[in-house]
Formats: sequence, C-alpha cells, structure tokens
Amino acid sequence: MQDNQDPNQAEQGDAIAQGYSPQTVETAAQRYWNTQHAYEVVEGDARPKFYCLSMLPYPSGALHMGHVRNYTIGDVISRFQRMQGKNVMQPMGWDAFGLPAENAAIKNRTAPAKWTYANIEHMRTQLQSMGYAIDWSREFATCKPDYYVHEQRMFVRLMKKGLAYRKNSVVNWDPIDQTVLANEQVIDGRGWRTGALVEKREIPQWFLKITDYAQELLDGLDTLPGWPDAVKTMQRNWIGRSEGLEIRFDVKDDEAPVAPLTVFTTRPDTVMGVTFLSIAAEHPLAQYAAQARPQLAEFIAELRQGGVSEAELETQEKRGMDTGLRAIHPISGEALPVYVANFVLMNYGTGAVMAVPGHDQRDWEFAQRYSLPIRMVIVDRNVIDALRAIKHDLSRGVGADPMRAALDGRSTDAYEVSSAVEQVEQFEQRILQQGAWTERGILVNSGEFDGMDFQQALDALATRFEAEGRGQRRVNFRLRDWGVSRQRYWGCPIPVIRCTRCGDVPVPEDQLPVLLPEDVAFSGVQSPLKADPEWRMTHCPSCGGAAERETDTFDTFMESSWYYARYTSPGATAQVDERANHWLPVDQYIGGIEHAILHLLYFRFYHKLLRDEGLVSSDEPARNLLCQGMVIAETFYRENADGSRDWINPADVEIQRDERAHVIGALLKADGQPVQIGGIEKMSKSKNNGVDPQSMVGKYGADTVRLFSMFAAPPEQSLEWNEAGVEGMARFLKRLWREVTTHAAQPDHPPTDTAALDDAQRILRRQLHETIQKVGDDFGRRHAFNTAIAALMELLNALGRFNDLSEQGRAVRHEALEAMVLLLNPVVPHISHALWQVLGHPETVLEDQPWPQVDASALVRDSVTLAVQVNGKLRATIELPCNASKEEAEAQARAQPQVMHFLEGLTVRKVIVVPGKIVNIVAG
RNA sequence: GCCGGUGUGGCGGAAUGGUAGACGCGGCGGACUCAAAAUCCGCUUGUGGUGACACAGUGGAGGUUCGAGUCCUCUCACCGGUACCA
Repeated sequence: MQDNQDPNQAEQGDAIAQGYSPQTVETAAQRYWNTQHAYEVVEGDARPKFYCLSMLPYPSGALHMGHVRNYTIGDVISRFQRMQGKNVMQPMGWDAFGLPAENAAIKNRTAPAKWTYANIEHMRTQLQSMGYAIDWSREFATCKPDYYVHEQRMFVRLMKKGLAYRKNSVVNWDPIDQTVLANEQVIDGRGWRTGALVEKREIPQWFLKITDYAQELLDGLDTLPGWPDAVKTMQRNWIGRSEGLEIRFDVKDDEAPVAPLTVFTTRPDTVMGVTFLSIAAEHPLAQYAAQARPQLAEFIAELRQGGVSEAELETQEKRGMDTGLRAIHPISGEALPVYVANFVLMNYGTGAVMAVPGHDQRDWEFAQRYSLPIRMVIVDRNVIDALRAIKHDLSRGVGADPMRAALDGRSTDAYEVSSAVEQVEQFEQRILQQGAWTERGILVNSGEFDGMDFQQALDALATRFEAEGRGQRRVNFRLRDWGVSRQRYWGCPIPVIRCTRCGDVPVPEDQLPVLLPEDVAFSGVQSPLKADPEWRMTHCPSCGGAAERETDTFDTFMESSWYYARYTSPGATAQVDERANHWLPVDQYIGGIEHAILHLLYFRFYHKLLRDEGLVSSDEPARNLLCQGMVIAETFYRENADGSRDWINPADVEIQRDERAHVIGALLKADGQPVQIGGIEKMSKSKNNGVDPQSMVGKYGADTVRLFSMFAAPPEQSLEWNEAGVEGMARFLKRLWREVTTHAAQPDHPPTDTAALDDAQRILRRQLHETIQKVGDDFGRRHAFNTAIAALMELLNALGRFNDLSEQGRAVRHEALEAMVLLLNPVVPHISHALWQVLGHPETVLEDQPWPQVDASALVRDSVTLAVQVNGKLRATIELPCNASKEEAEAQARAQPQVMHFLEGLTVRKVIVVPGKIVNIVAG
C-alpha cells in the first residue's frame, strides 16, 4: 500500500530531517500550482459550476487582516467545493476608484492613478503569498477604460430608458475650501481639514431610478434563503414599504389661498387629531413664506448649517418655527398652523407631514415645546371594550363625551358610566402628560368616524377623499433614488454633454469611453476635470454647437455593482457575454456585514438592470451570502502632557498578569515602563493596533495565518488577533508534520482489516469517521470552520496518544493521517500539498482528490452515556447499551445512589426519557 | 434618533431546547536538560470541603418548558449601518 516510488523521495527525506519549514513548503506548493495553472477555469467542464466570490478589495496600499480573513473564508469554501467535485471559479480584482487615492495624492503629491497602480502591484504580491486558489487570468482594475466603458454605455442606455435623470439634491459644502465633502469628512458639523462650519447646498446631480425596482427588490428577498436573515431584515427596513393615504391640505396666507400641501400618512385614522403641519426647510412653501418674513428666513438659513447625514439630522435637537401660513383641515375646516421643522426631510415622502401629537411621539415632543394643542383621537381597544361591557343608555345625549359613539347604546346605571368615563379620562391624561399613545385602537373625538377601528377609518377616509379629489391611497417607500454623481476627479466620468440648446445629451455609444486623464496634478480643492478646459470643451452630439462635458464622476458603488458579472466574461466586447449565464448567479458571496445595505442593494439592483438589458437571465446576483465580522485587536497608549495619546502597537507591548492569570498591566518592551490598556477595537491606523499580515506570513507562514484566522472565531463574529494564539496554530502544524513524517518512516503495512481491529484501534477509527462527518458538515453546511479545526485537533491529540505500532495499528493511523491531510487541505493547502507526498503519493493538485468518505459501519457504538437529572438538575450519568429500552433507562437511573438520595421524601410525578440523551425525574 | 447584531471561565471561543465551558491561548505543577529553549504529561469557572460531593453560575429583570446559554417580553452595555468611507 505504501510503496514510496516517488522520485522526489530523497528531497522529501531532507524535508523530514529538517522538520516543518513553512517557507520551503509554501514556495514549492505555489510554484507547482502556477506551473499547473491549477486554478484557472473554463466553462466547458462536465462538473457542475461553483462561483465563489469575495468582495473585491480597495487598493489602499497594503493587505490588512480584514482582507486575509475575507479571502481565506472564500478560499476554504472554494477548495472544499472543488473537492466535492465542482468546477470552482474564484476570481479577484481591484475596486480602484475612490476617495483615499485623492487624499493620498494631496498628502504625497502623487497622481491618484500612479498611487493606485503601485498599490495594486504590491497587494497582488501579498495576496499571492497567501496561496489563494484564485483564477488570476480574470483579474481587472475598475479604473481602466476597458472596464468603465461598459458602465458608461449602460448609463447612456438607462438615460434613454428614463431610468437615469438629473435633479437637485443637497450636499455638504465646505465654504472655505469651496468643495463638497463626504459625510465622513464632516466631524461635529465642521469640515475635517478647514474646521469650517459645514453648510447644506443644493446642486444638480444624476440619479438612477432604483425606486422603480423597490417592490421587486423587496419581494426578491423572499427568494434568497441562503442570505442571512439580518441582512434581509435590514434591506426590508431600508426599502421601507408602507401603505397609507396621501392627503391634500389647502393653505392660506392671511386669507389668500396659496399652493396646497400634500402629506403622506400611514395613520389616516388619526386625522382628526391633527393640530398642526410640519414641513421641511427646503419645501417650496417654506421658501415662499420666508420671502415676506425675515425671522423665518433667518431660521431657515440657520437650518442650512450642519451636515446632511441622516445620523446628524436625526440626533439634533428638534426645532421649528411657525410660517404664519394656515392649512385648512380637510374635514373640520379648522385653520392649522404650518411649522418649518428640522426633522422633516425633503427627500422622504412629500417633505411635509401632518402632526398628530396625541399619537406620534416626535409630534408630541414638538407640541410640548411650542405649546401646541394635543388631542386624543384614538383609545386603546381594551379601554373601549371595558366600557362596552357596561350597559349604557346612549340616547341621553352625552354630547362631548368622547365615548359617545364608541358605546353601544344599552342602558346602565350612572355609577358604572362615571367609572367608565373616568377610565377614558385617565387614558387621555396619560397622553397629555406622559407622551403619545402610538398603538392602533378605536377612534374617538372624530365625529362621524367615532367607534371605527384602523381599517374601517382608512377605508372610510380613502373613499371620502378620493370622491372629493383631495387624497388617495398610496404605497410609499423609504428607499430613495440612487444619487450617482460625485464632484470628484478619481472616478468614472459621467458620459453626458451639457448643451445650452439641447440640454443634457448622452455621449453617443461609438464615442465611448469618455476617458479620465490619469496624468494630472491634483491639489484637492478643484477637480482636474473642471480645471481642464481642453477636456471640458466639446461639441454637442445633437446640434453640433459648442458644449461642455459633465465634470462629475460616478459613485464608486457603480463599479462594485457589476464587477461580479465581468469576471465571468474576460475580454468580452459587450459588458458581459453568454458566459455570464453559465456562471451566474454567484453560488457563494463573502464580504463584510458593513455592506449589508448599500452595496448589496445596489448589487441586486444592477443585476436587474443587466437582466432588463437582456445581458443575464437570472433575477438575483447571488444565491448564498456569508458576512464575516471585523478583525479587532487590543490597543495600548501613553498619554501626553496635553492629554493627547500616543498609540502603541500591540507587537511592542508585554502583558503582565497576576498569579491567577488576570491581566494587571502592560509594559513597553523597549523601555520596560508601563503603558495604558485602551480596550479592544477594530484594527485601524488611528489606534495603531493593526497587525501586518505580511510580517505574520514571514514569521509563521501563510498556512499558520490562514489557520488562526479560521480557528479563532466563527466567520460571522468579530475576530480578535492574538499572537499567542497564532503560535498555538504553528505548534499544531509542527505536530501534524512530525506525526506524518514519523509515520512515513515506519515499515509498510497491510490494508486495514476492520474485522481484526482491537478496541483501541476501533475507537480511534470511530473518532476518525466521526471527524470526517463533522468536518464535512461544518465546512459545507454550517460554515463553522473553527469547530471543524477543533475536531481535527482532537483527532491529532488522539493520534498522539495512540502508540500502537502493530500492523493494524499502523494501518489505522495511515488511514487517519491521509484523511486529516485531505480534510485540512482547504484551510492549510501548502502543508497538505507537501504531506500528501510524504504519505507516498505523487505531487498533485490536492483539490482533485476525492473528499474522504464516512464509513457508516465505523460509527457504530454499542453503549451510550445518558445524563440523569432530578427536577432538571444533573445528579448522575449512566452507561447503557444502545438498544436499551426506556424502561431499562428509567430503572437504571432510579437505582443511582445520588438519584435515590435526592428523591428521598419526594413523590415521583413524571419521568422523561429522551433516548440517547437524558433521563429527567420530576418529583415533588 | 432609527434599523440590525453581539454579550458564556483570566482570554478567544464550544454547546444546532437535553451533562455549560469542547478546542486553542494564558497560568500553575511535573518530566527531559548542566541550564535554557523546544517538546511531552497533569491540573485549571467560582465558593465551601482533605475528599466523595454540595451550592452558585452564560450582561440584568421577568416569563414559557419536565428541562433555557439557546425560545418570548422588558432592560443595560458595546459593535455595524444610517444613502458622498469602502
């Protein structure tokens, strides 16, 4: 069986003598894979396809641990799936446009293009040192014209379809630098570099009509069982479908009618509780009212201060001002004040809301602050039901009694009525004093609608308003159209020509791409595109007259929304070709949870755009999604005299512990003096707690780094980097190496004869096959790589204790070691590649070896351990034959001394026997 | 603010409603060594007890269940997202 005829045996002998050398092993394996083109794939293959995709990296300069974790997960799944007989494609590319290149350009005075290309070269080398099974022949960078030309072509088609359009929208404006700022560049309402107070400014921008697909994007989530529920829930909430009524309020300025206000509400049942209206500062009516009211104009100007991010808008103090306009209540005819409020967003709904302080908490707080009336118009159904139970004569006009119509007209005595009315009054007092009651209930104080529930009120009001032409039923989405314009240089130019006569004209397809000049001087203030008249000035494709190019570029989410499709069709003249339908949808997508909403929604949207252009036939881009957690590490610092902190890298610190291993402090290795412990945080430059993957690979080898990143935590949780833990992984690989090489030095052995095994051999073989079963399930179904590795560690521990050098002992050991090398291969492919040869096989691509099969007969046990509980508390364990009956189990359990002791003086009421698990005796 | 998630020994984590703490790290003790490193073996949730064992214990408060780390309600802390970071 083990006849080592390999010509490389002498070389391996040296390797064995030298022990495990990661560098030698990894260089050799990677060289072999390259010469074999082991991970390049084509479509014409009998095996079923498996497209395994990891989110493409931004080339920020150096590989970080987050990348290593993401790509190692993808690589383990890729190699595992190939060992299951699939034709696996795992591509890689570069999300090469983006803000950091501009920031680096300002800092280092290099052109963004040059910086980006240098980073790509460096990071590709780093990625390759990790030994990922990537098909590098499909690689691309999104900043290259042969990539972005397709993005421009798609955009002009969307313009023609009416799915791309231009409108005004608000951005962060830095008045000193005279530039638009990203939300992350606004810190506490100020520009990050100038410190100037940021202002909101409206500018024209391009949008894609993602809202046309809102319903489909929502419904599509139900077709994705392989996506995490958290992601689907977040997307559902983000899309935010709601049903309600759109209602028009007539508005008067003094007594003169002005343009009416339209509001959308999901709570039309509260309409009789409206005591004022709130509108956004950008609302046309607010602008109108401000013309004649300097104080209001000043207030609106004040609201322009600060950034535009939702987090900032929603956490600021709620403020408002009366516009002086009066809205006419559509039913009561009452004149209601119209307020400008800073919490009403122009880009959500209609930019105006009807305020019901009695039944909306935000309106309640606003009403309190500005002394506006609060009205109860909904009462808890339980309160009403209590009243309805009382016999009550309604005919004796209760008049203003809020319960008038809610009560059912039967007679009762005065005492009960007054106690019932008291309940309602208490309810009303609670609303007035403690806050809005926002549940659905029964209408009161609502005239003809009294006594109705939510649905009845909705129907009645919709019918009435529709008949009057004053309102209608409407479905509203929280989702807004995708703004794709960026006032930046380092991005894909938007292929539009602005002509004073013809308007916005798309660049004709045969004139695409609109090239982004790469060799530019970049100061950070003005975009080189705007500054370059030669680039900007052109002719209108429509009338031939002088015209200007659009100088904005695309949001970089544009590139990352379709890269997955381009990988399938390298070299295609169109955006993708027929190969796309072979590979798509992606079978497994892997990336960070931080992309749960924006990227993953645009990615799904763009797939539908590709589909509607006839380029792909599927509805969704990815079947399965795995979101991995962050990589975090301990932080350390020293405080300076001025209170600022110098952050110290964990590699330069030594931890101090007391005799019980509690951490009591930390010292800087360089000077032996104490440093402060700053807590565990996401690896970042600012906290200097980043661990460089390259130095780790240099020190321990790629396999050890891969093993640790898969072992230290399950993939979807955050992973704490800990070098001592890395050393533990290196120890494991060393022991594996020793175990295999020592075994290989033993004489040949006959095949395993399962009938001839002694107890110890049978138990070891059973553990082996249990491990094969567990690892397959953990890798394939659960993606619980950490527990799979733990099971393999246990198996190696068992092998270490198994000192049987008999022929059958060696046979079982050989079976176990071969299986282990194959099971570990997805995680640590280099050492597996080498050890497979040590075990007597010729050099090969290990993914083409079949995955070890579980021998069901090896799993059979003749006895099983049961836990015995008394009233749910563990009191004993018993060993029973597997075929023991429930009665036998109960009898055995009751005979245990500890059980008898705890049952003393008690009556057994019930005995629960779960076969193979527990016996629980319930006694009292 | 809103949406989503997480919380278990000294630490990372395991336990797919059925023996809480697998596996790894750290610590302590031992073997080997002139010594150290490496390696190997043993112990390691807390409290009490020589011990067998007992009691407590999965952020906090309730609940469902024969049985809850796991399911439900409320609550606290932290993390991610919040539409121009990617």
